[in-house]
Amino acid sequence: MEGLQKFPPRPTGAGEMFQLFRDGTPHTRASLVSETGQSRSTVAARIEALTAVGLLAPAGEASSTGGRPPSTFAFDPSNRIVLGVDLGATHARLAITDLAARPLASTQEPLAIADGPEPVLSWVAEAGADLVTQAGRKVEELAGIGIGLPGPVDHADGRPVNPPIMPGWDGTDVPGILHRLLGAPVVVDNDVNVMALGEHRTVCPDEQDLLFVKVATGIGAGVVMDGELRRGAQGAAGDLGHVAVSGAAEIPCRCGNVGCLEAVAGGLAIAGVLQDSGAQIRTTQDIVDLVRAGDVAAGQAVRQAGRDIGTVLAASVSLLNPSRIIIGGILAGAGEHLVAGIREVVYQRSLPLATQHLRIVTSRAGAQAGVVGAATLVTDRFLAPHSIDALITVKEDS
Amino acid sequence: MEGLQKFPPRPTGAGEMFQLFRDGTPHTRASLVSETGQSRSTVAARIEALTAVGLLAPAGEASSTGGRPPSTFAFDPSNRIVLGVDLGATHARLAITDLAARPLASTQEPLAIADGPEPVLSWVAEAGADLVTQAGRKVEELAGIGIGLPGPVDHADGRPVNPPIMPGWDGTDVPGILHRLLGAPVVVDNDVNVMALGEHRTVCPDEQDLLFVKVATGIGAGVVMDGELRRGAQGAAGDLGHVAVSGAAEIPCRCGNVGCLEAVAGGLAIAGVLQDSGAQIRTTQDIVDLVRAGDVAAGQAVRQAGRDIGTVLAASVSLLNPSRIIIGGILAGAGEHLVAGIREVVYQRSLPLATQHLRIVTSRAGAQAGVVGAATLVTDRFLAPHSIDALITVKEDS
DNA sequence: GGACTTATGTTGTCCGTCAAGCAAAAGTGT
DNA sequence: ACACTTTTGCTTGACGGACAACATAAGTCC
Repeated sequence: MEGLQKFPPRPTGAGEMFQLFRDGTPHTRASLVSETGQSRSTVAARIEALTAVGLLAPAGEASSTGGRPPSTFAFDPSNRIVLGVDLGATHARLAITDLAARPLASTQEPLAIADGPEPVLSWVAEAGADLVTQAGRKVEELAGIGIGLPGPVDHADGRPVNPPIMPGWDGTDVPGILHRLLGAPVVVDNDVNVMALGEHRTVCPDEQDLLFVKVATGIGAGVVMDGELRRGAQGAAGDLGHVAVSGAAEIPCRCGNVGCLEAVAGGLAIAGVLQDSGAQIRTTQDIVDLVRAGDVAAGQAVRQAGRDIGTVLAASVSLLNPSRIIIGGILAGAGEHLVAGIREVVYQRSLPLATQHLRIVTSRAGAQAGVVGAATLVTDRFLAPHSIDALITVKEDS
Repeated sequence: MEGLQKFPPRPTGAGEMFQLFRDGTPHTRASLVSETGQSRSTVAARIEALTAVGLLAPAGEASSTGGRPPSTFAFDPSNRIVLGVDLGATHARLAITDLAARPLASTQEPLAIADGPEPVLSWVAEAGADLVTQAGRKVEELAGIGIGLPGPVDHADGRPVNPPIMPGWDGTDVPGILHRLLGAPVVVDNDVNVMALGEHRTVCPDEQDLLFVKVATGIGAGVVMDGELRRGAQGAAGDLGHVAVSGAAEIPCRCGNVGCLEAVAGGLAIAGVLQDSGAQIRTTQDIVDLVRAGDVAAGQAVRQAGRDIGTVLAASVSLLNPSRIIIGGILAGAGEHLVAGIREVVYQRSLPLATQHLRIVTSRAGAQAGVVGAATLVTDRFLAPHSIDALITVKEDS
């Protein structure tokens, strides 16, 4: 970029100025003047407007540096609420969060997504409304509803596309239905994307390129590059479960192909291995419990699954060069066995340049990653510059 | 997105309005009014400003629709020129292009990049200056210089990082050196990224997610997602050459690992196979010549290489869900054998959702992709909204 | 040829932003 | 107690960008 013209920070609208507060850091009027390059009067007006709509709040006084101590302002995320929904094959998690996507109340219930869109979404709306009152808030305060579904979703219109484990959902207008039931804007995405987003924003917002891998009954990934979720042409990016694994050419997969990663290292595959050696396993969670109880065979099986996943992730590392890989999903709860197997192969199979700054870690948001990510889908839109500008304009008009 | 507030097309600066002209389509003042939502006087002022700096030019009158015929304006890319440079291990290609990255003059010479940065860049500067005059232009007209290097590059500062085949280049301030020699802004990137960009912008600018694969002595890829090049955390994204291929565990690779794609399907590997059967092969180009001459063994070897590449690309398709894969590099010139092998495996090994709209094609820009892409690096910056706004402001001040 | 339609040129007004100035508030240092 | 510094509130006039309204140019259609 040598010799390319550098541009001064361009004058920002109220919405863009607000972005400086998104990370929660407080600012003073004076600091904003130098940060945005705008005049004092303008900054004061912006702060007043943002405070009037409840997005900013006074945050006390900072210490003096030899003169009058400046009063500080900070993002006030309590003004509106968000409903985050994480739907799995057999469960539903809901959370009410503030505008910073921090949970205020949450719940979780068994729910068969195979029941079809109408009953499931009705239940979600009802449970969501209950949760809102339980958090001591009102439905009218909802800034939006974010929802993660266990299958491919066309993010642009929020409709599932050929979802394998969601019979009856293909092409359903999920946003339309939920919007009619709860009256708030609705954003839909794939559940793994949603978890990736949640983990990214809450745990490591400064990493620009990361891969979130969900390991459970199925295996999938969310791709974040240059700080944004990347969904691919049909919204199917990150579908690692059906990549071929070397040395497994004969193992059939439920997708109809053979040798898929999911058929080798997914929850069902591990369960199969352990059952052959006599253990009683019904769900993927049972595997985690066994490992946690110190079962050696289970630990070894999970570690081997990690190695198999590692071969696919090594290729992904070469392709995407992420700075972090986050392992989530139920099986990530099985201690370090899974990650150890993954690390083993990835660090062996990747080029030094790609791995020297690569960290492979387990999810920290854990079970909350889904609902938090779903809420983040909403806050990202609600707090976008043009959205805030519109909010202010409307407020002024009334 | 159902229920989310829709925003009117926000008022755009002259730079943003200009983006409507980037694809070469002419517009009338009246059409711009409806497209941008701005008033006639504003649009007229913008057009006048853009015409004054030479970025727009009158493009005659359109036919009347019942009233006064509108005068049209179109992007005039002839006002400034760009130098695009594509450096390979043993060759250099240069082209002077206009601001639409269309070549005006080009040249190509053998050049050993291993000679080190000083002699190579000096030669590039000299040859570049010659080419400028040969195109009947002046060095002062250069809007910038784009350059692709055969190795990992930190795109932000333009320095190569641990390039394996560029001894002496590690950490070299390429932009600084070239800027001093030619006085124009310099943008540097990896050669495969540059080719991907060139192919994207010239052949299929509407595809938002694509993968460009260069198959030659080495194998690499450029990743375009959501319409932009994605370079990864260290700028090493797309390094497919050293992904492990199943069933090749014993084959050693120059990178020190075993079973790498490049060691199985790269130019040297194919040459090895053919030499075992008695053919005389010195360069990767010789393989292409053999295939073109109808040599059956060579065709089979290339097709098998395609299959091996296909296994890696199948995984990439699952991960990125691109809408197009473009095969470039010297070996792409070997007719359809290579692509046939790739298609064979990719369509077999990927999920229907990811492949139903996937097209796998050979590069159309061919040998020009590199220089065109390098020039595009520059035009993308030079024609960016804020850059144009700055240009207009400077012009007005003087 | 005249009515109508569409595109373009011109002018004055409105609004947002800024710089500058002044006064007051609330600290620090001597 | 006093001078000094920094922040804030408030007002003013200047400037420029964007717009609406009016006026003109240059076609088509009957």
